[in-house]
Amino acid sequence: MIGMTVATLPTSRRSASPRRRAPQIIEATAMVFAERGFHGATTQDIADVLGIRQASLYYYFSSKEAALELVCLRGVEGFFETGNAIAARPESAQKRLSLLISSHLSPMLDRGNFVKVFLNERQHLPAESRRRIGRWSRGLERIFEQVIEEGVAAGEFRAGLDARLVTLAVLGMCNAASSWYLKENKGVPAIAAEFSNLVIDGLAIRPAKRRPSRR
Amino acid sequence: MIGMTVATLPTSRRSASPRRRAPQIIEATAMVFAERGFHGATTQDIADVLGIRQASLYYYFSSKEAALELVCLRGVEGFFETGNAIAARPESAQKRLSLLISSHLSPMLDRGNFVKVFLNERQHLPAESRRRIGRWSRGLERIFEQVIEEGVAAGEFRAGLDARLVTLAVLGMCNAASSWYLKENKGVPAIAAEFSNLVIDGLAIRPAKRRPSRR
DNA sequence: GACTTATTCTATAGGTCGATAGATAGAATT
DNA sequence: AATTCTATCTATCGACCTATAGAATAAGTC
Repeated sequence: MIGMTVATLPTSRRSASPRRRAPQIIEATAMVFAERGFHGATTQDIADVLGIRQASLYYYFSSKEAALELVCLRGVEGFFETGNAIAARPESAQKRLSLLISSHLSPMLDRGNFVKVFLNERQHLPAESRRRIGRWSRGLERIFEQVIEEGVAAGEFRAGLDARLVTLAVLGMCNAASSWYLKENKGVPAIAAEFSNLVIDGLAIRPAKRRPSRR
Repeated sequence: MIGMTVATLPTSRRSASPRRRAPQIIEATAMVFAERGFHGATTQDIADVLGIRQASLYYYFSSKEAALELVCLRGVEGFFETGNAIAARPESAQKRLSLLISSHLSPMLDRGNFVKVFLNERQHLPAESRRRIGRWSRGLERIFEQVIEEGVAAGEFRAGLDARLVTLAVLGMCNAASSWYLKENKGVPAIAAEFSNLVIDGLAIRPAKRRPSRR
């Protein structure tokens, strides 16, 4: 039931062009980890998806934990950098927050399994890499937090709101998408738009729609 | 590093009053599962927390999976019922949604580990109980969805919003709390208030605060 | 004080899983 | 044609983990 995306690729012992196997191995690993969780998945499961023997995997990674680290790395890469770039733009906090939400959701499309594994399984990384990856996570949180605080300072956002809690709310909302975006039939742009509207304007009807002017 | 909450309770072989051990065993189980995940946790880990032998646990549950089911059950119980009760109240959709958010967050206080295990580990339940528990989950989603749709119909909420996406957003936001509410030093009421404000009114400043009148 | 019940113990079977070692065979390179 | 590289195989070891069987022990009850 697992091998539906990657499927048993090589029928004979040698078929794929050389030097092109590593990406497939990590892709299959991400898929299996995403589906069963790190400890719930066996290296045999991964090998089954690829149609090779369990021991052959160790040509590509030195341990199961190392494989998890590879997957997690591809799950976070880019988030921090693009987030930083967006936060530094000379636009309103509203606009930047919308962009942050959108860019946070977009990797679900092409790297959904990697993101999912990062979010759910990073706790099982060996201590060292967990700390390293955790630093990036906290960095991203701080980006959101700062944009929100700037929005308050600029008079765009409600005064008195708890920027930390709002950050956790927004990230929780976005990250949850990794667990349902495959089942629900919604495009990433539609999700991003709905989430932005929710966060910026809320559900309640506005007495008079007014574009906020920065002061 | 695990036994910090429950800690090694009985120093001698016999100490607790009889017929009172089962709640402690399931509590310890929830704690260990919450910390390491179902497959990452061993029955030995649970026994260590309780200060008993690994095999002794099987006096309380017939299998590790059965233990997971016990924990998950206590993780969901009440959610659906209280949700239904709130949705049926004769109040505005705004008020009911706020109450739903609040009641969804409150179990974090006393049953945080159970909720966390339910959210993260229910996928590892045997097929039958997973389906049964999944039904309750979907029921709760429908409650949120319906209140939101009623809010739109009543003119309280923006027309054209995607009630399904908003539901997933709100639940994702609330459920994420299970992973950080211990580290962050925020009370449940404060979280509920901030989340309600965010969902109902959004972050942006309102031109004129007006209590919505139902029509 | 004998009996019952709740709880924990010892000992171990049986299975699974990660990982290592060394062999093998096409493909690419020279 | 010889050599090197990439990728996979076979075979297996040792560790760990769940679960069972049956004995032992203490507390409460009659």
